[in-house]
Amino acid sequence: MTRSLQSELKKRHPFDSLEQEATLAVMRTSDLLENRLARLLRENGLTLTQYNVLRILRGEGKPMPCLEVADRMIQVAPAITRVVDQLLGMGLITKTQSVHDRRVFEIALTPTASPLLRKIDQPLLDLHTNLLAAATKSDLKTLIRILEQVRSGIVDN
Amino acid sequence: MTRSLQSELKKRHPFDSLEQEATLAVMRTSDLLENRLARLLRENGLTLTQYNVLRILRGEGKPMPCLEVADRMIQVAPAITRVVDQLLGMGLITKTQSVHDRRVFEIALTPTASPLLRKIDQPLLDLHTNLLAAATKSDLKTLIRILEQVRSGIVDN
DNA sequence: TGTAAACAAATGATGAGTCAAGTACTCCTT
DNA sequence: AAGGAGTACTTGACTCATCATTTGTTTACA
Repeated sequence: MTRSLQSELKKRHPFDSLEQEATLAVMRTSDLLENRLARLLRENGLTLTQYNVLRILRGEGKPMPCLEVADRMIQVAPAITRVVDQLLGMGLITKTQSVHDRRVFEIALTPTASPLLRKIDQPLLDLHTNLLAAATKSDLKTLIRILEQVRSGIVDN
Repeated sequence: MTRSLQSELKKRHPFDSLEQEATLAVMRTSDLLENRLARLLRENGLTLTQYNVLRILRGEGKPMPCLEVADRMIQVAPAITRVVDQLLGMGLITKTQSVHDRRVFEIALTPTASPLLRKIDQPLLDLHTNLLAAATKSDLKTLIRILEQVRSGIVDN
């Protein structure tokens, strides 16, 4: 409330806690990485979200329910519906109603999608390598381990 | 092109490279963290971006040009203009044209902003602590170091 | 001096994500 | 065998971020 308290809060060290500094570091780095990836994908007519759906479908290798795809991304349901619509319009996926549960719609890659994905594979791999070139392999493993630990410690909803 | 090549690309290991795995880990973790922070801030009538501008201004302690604020975030210029407009509308900042360079508009916190920021400080600090509670202090330091190294290795634009 | 390049910020159009509500379907209960 | 709860999406309205372009203003240099 008072001016003295206000200036007291102004610290030489820019962060109030190690946790805050780490959070901001993760978010800043992520933004930077996302921008670069998005740029490369845009040159191939895809958004990051669209590509992620395709990547997940390829990884799975068989048709998947929409919401299961959403789960593997951070995406919420309505977003997936729209991405699926876009990819359908591009002819990159098919959507079929499941016979076992007619609430479920399964999506799968079309033959058109495969060459597109393969065309992107190498440049994307190169980009990934370049973006993280400043870190050693061992650091990357450490990074992955710590982040995994962090995520597992965050209870959902 | 052929079906055999396609299935050849399907690996048991879900990631093509350590770098890709690390990138995705950073992005997923960031999304998770952002969601939580955004939720807390929304309860206080702020978006993450708006709060970041206020935080940077408080950290600086004196008026700053818009673009300098943008630089400290990842934000691109047009985004800042709009956030500044929003914060102006809320009465949380002032904007004055610099007398030295009339292209420049400097923004600064109003007295209204300080109590709001202080009100948020403690819950936010607690949230940061909770979100990263699964990692040890030493891991957090390592995390910060590696991410900093990664960011410094990414040439801008 | 005058004119072009560079710069800070604003603007308009577009697109992606989020929330709230709605539809269609399944499963569970009694 | 209803009735109700829950699930898998869908849709519409809205907000926020981004791109491309434009408006002032300053600097550089010819």
